[in-house]
Amino acid sequence: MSNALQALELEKFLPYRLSVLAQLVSESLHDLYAQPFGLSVTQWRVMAALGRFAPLTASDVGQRIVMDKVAVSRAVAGLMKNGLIERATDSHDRRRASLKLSVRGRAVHARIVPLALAYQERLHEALSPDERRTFDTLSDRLFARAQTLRQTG
Amino acid sequence: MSNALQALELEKFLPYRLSVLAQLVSESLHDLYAQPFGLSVTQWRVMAALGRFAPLTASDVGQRIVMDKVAVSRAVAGLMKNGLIERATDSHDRRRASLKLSVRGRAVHARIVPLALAYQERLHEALSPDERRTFDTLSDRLFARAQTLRQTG
DNA sequence: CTAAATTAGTTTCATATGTAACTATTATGT
DNA sequence: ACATAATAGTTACATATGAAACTAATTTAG
Repeated sequence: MSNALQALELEKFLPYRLSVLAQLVSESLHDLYAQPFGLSVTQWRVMAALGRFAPLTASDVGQRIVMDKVAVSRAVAGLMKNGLIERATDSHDRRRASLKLSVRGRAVHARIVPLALAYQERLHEALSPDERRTFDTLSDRLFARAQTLRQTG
Repeated sequence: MSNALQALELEKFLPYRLSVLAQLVSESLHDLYAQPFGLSVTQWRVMAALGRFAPLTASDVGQRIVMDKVAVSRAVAGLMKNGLIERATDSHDRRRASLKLSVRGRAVHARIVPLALAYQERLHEALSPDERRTFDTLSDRLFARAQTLRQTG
């Protein structure tokens, strides 16, 4: 018959754990390309999407990288200003514009990708190949579950 | 002898995956207490820390929940304004002030904790008990590795 | 004892982000 | 054909966040 408060052990609480881990990793990665290339996380993600799938419209980019259209618009504006991407209005639908990396953008992209992969590799050293696959599988399941919960309430 | 660009498959890239998952989960959880109680994520974390360990100084809180002192200061200011916590200056060191939940704060805390745990439980339904333990172990290892990489460069 | 260095916490400024309103263009219903 | 709705993207406003400067109190070195 205790009246003690039920407490939340944050360090064992999954949402908190995910948040802290993701933030640490994201900041570490950001350090690799922020100063040398003057890119924000969102800008780099847009470049990564264009590096693989260009040409894409801003909406396409948003869908690929789970980013809302305002964030994409701002990242694109910044990348245009720095000459890293090119924009061409679609002649059939002048609301749309297809985006792709510029020559300079491709050069920057080509230098960042190995840095990003190398960082991932060093991070992965904490896990065996089997464990990496397990982690990916489980995080996929958590993600799918979180999406389901979001929709159904 | 291909000259194709090396591309980054974002959806398989660990930092990106962690970021997207953590953000979805964090937003979902936030929805549970944001509107009803008018709390931000940082404010709720401070309350959770105080709910378990009070009294704590602002610095103590920051260490417990991996939050820098500016963020703690702002969360504390907001919580004070809403009467959810109480502050008492330490008489031996007047730079410090110990913080604890107020009566209202304890009531709010007592209502949010079950919501948070229930959300975690529904999320965990994606995994078996064994898998939960595995995921926790692997994410701990990743976290430790990320910290090491941060320090050593 | 006193000047310099540390520490706790706050404020400021610049930048980032989310929501909603807005512009321009295209699609739809009658 | 034309009014209405929908879509692509931008802008505006309010709030959040990070880095650095700052205040006040305490500790340390000489």
